[in-house]
Amino acid sequence: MEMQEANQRSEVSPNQTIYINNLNEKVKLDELKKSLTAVFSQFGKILEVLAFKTLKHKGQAWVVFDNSASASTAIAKMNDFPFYDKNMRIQFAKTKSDVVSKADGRFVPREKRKRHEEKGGKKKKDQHHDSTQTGMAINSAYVGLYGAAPPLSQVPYLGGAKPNLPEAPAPPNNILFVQNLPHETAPMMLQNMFSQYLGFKEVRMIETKPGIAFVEFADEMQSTVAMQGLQGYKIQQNQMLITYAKK
DNA sequence: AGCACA
Repeated sequence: MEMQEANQRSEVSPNQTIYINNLNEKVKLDELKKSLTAVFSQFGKILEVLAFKTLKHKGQAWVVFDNSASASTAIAKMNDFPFYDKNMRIQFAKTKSDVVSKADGRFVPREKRKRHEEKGGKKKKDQHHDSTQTGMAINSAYVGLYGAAPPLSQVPYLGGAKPNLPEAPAPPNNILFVQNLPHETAPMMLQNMFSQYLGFKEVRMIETKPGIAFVEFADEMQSTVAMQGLQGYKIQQNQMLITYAKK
């Protein structure tokens, strides 16, 4: 048969880690990881988020889920999604993540399979560029993220006029925060979309802040279902970005 | 553009 070369061109076999590139390189690592966690935790439990600032790895990140179905859904829903003014490109990662191998019991220390990082001479590189403790199996990724770093204090993030992201993940909430709406979006339109989900209570918009809305549900299970159903939904040119509102 | 495990 000759149908076996179809899916091995630039494709990688499905697995529980997604590889993201075309990320905005101006965003600081710590914030980037938090925002990725905020956006991707709706697809399932996240074991780890990795990003590096070296030349070879800027603008890229790995998000490790605890199962590959979550990773598939994340790719389907979020590939090409606008994030810090650039569209994320998402694929399955090429190789298995260490956290996963460790859980498997198949982890082989890095020095064994590859030795890089040992060029002669001692270069003094910063050996702890804020990799927030996203290490262990966090039941909710934001716990580790929040626990580590003090709540910001640094400038927003881009000089731009249209923030389209929270600076940190919010825990599940019955109230949703909707961003990236066309400025002329009417509350009624959102109500029509969200009221098809069980538990819908109301839509709130603020005239002085166009482009965003708060949508309240009776409980967070119900708000989560609506979020998953409508995430990335396109209104005219804009893809809605839905996260949990901050408490 | 660039697939790692700080």
